[in-house]
Amino acid sequence: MVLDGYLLVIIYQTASPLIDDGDFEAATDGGVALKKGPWTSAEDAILIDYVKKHGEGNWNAVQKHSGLLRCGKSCRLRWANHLRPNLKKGAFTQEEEQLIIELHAKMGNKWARMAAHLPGRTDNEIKNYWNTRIKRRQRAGLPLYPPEVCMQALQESHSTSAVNGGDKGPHDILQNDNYEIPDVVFDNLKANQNVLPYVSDLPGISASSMLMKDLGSSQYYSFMPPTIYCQKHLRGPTAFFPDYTGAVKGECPLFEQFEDGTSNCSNKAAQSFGVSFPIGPDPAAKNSQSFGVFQGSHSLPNGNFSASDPTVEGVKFELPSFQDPETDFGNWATLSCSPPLLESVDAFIQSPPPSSGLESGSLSPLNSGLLDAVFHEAKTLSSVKNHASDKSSNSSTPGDITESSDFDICKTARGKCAETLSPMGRSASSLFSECISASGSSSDEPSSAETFTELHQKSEQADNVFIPEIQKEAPIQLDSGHSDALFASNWFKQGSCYDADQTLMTDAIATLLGDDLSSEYKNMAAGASISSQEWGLDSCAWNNMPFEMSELP
DNA sequence: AACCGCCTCAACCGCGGAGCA
DNA sequence: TTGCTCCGCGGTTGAGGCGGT
Repeated sequence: MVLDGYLLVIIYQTASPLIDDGDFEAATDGGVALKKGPWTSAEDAILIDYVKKHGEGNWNAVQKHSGLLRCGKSCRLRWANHLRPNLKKGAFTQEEEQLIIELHAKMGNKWARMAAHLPGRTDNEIKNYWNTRIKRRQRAGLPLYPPEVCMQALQESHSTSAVNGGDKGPHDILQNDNYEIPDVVFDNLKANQNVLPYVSDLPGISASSMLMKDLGSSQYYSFMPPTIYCQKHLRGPTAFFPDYTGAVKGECPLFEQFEDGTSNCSNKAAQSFGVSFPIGPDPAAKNSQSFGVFQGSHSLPNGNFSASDPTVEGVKFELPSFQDPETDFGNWATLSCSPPLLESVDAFIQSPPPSSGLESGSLSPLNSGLLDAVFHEAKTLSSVKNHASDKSSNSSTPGDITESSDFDICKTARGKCAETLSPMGRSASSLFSECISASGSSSDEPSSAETFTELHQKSEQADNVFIPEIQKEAPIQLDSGHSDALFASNWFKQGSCYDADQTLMTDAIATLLGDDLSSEYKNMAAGASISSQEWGLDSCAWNNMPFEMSELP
């Protein structure tokens, strides 16, 4: 029997499929030139034969024992993806697609684990499918996840927020050494559900972040670095933002967060759904409010900010760009305390800034996202420009837009770092500009005038998996083309403090815009009577601004 | 028919974890 | 503890196919 295998080797080697039609790697393995490129049927036969005889594993021995001029990795890959029995070929079924979506929402880019839930499918298949799907949907400006999922999650998030009433804010978390994670049960994972019933239960998947991704595929936010570290570092009372480069590893799937560095319990839970895993010992902390500010902060990688998310115009959004020295985000990472904007944006949406004892001057826009960053910078500029000392006193009053008690734990945590750092380590306006630029460069993006409903209709056409319930659930018109608008929209809608400090903000923005535009902006703001409600309901006045955001100084 | 752009798929690469000496 | 090897995973790339112009 052994002869068969070697006979094959002899035959194939003489017949040349192993050496003739392939590109040989310059590098050799033990002096043997290894072939690269597509596998031939002859090579397949050898590999199959070898595995039949010796079983899987020990792939590096394949080349030695069978004469197959392939490295062990290549053999393993070939076997796993093409040769092993029970592989299911062909297109994914609707059930499989749905399951992939759900699994991805839950796991992020954990293809291998997802594959474990899809018998006969390989991680590579799933990965390819997902990446293709993302590209397709993003190109079409469609949501990554079904709108129902996002809206339901958003609604549930809001209701949760309302119920909890902010009694237990982030400060509680700050003061608590034990970062509690609510029970998450995945028993009810059903392949054919149109929504993800567990979404609201997932601390790693925030409604708002999903919504953001949902809306216009949020090119705006895509450029932002993932925020997994936030949750990761929550475990330690002193390590909220210790080291980005170390913390960000490109893994933000919900469970990954729990897995990394935590209990075996969570680890097992992550690998086996249907397991309820109270991670923290304190049941009282198992309320979503405890996660309030974090709900979005680490959710993005869960598909919302998937590592597989396509890039926008050459900007690497996918994974922690911290590793990309060419991007400014890498610089962010090197700034010891530079927080990702995204989490803050999300936190903003989830938990509009109520009030706190934080001085506006010390408040770092690092924490609160683009708009906040702009406001911060604008305020600074405005303050300098006008020498208005009373601004600071105003800003220290409760309700000030720039103040926050429980809306952003990160702010508190980062306080000391923020003091010495320029907000975000770069100009907020430049961020804005960049952001808009990136988004605007996408010709495939829906126009800003496009409503979310329209988008959804597109979604229907492009992806029949999704059911158009959004119109009933989301009477609010959301500008999918401008996630910043969405951001602002939600922010205001959720009772932010715009009204409380409208003048200040107007001045701030006007300052940011410069003399040429400030008057125009002010007129617009005044003339249009931009109340918080209107801003919220009308997709925010960003869209109505008589200038391109990229024109911001 | 030629070109172009997009999509799909297979395969490679780099990294990191596990196991072991 | 360190270094090595093996293995698996996730990201990326490139070839080929397909459809539109």
